[in-house]
Amino acid sequence: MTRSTRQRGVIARILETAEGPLAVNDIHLRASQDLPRLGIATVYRTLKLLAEQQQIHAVTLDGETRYEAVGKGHHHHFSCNYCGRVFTVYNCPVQLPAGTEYPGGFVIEGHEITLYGRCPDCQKTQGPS
Amino acid sequence: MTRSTRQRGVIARILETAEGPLAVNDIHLRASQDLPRLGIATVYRTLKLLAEQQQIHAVTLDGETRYEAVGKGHHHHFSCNYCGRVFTVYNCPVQLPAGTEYPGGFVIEGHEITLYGRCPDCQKTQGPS
DNA sequence: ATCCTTGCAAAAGTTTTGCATTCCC
DNA sequence: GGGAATGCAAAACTTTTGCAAGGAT
Repeated sequence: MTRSTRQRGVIARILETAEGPLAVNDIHLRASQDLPRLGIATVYRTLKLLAEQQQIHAVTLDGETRYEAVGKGHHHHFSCNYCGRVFTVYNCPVQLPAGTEYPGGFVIEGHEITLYGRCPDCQKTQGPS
Repeated sequence: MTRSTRQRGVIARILETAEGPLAVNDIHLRASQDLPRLGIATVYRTLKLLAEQQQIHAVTLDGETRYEAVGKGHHHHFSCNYCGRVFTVYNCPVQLPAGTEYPGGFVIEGHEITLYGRCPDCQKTQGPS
């Protein structure tokens, strides 16, 4: 830690406690409650810095860049088709160790999965689509 | 088909014959070989139109929006960590029928998988990283 | 006092829109 | 000739950068 790290801490904590990756606007909105004068440029700069430090990383989902804290272990994302929120889920439905060779000669080093569907909240509040 | 559909046809064919989803710049570049005066606005307009007609759809991958033809059946994407190209692959490593309930109460309606690794070309041309 | 960080505003990049012209029928 | 599609340029947005002001030591 170099020095004054107020916004860095606020933003890092927001991402650590979020239910899933957050969009920049959302981060700005949430952080503004603690830091009312916070500018969007600082949000971008802080996110870039945290990403370089490997504390967070970007995921692109449904055309939007979102950020999440690292250190959550292997996980995937669930995007609710009804409310648009994205959640982190820990069950992994595949067995694809690095080195696995896929038909066609593609050698696998990693994978990302996004699940789509209805989140628990939207099951309570809405009937079937 | 309403009428003059030159660029529409060119762009649709590019996407149908591509090895995977293409970025807008790439589509513009490829289409320009047939249509030298083609403007980027027309590319965006055409992509939007084709997407509304359900002939193509957008996928976001590694922070970039790409487009692919529909009608390729269930498939996933392989993104090469070495050359950056994205390929369509047809093996699906999961069994997740719609209605499956994930731990936490997430009801699944669909899924998207992106595999990362080394593509066949990059295995020929480069040694291990 | 000095160095680093911030907010603001301008700039750069990407996607969309307005409009006059061109293209087809 | 008339309606639709196109290219260009401007407008909207999103993200980055420059810079003067503010904060911390």
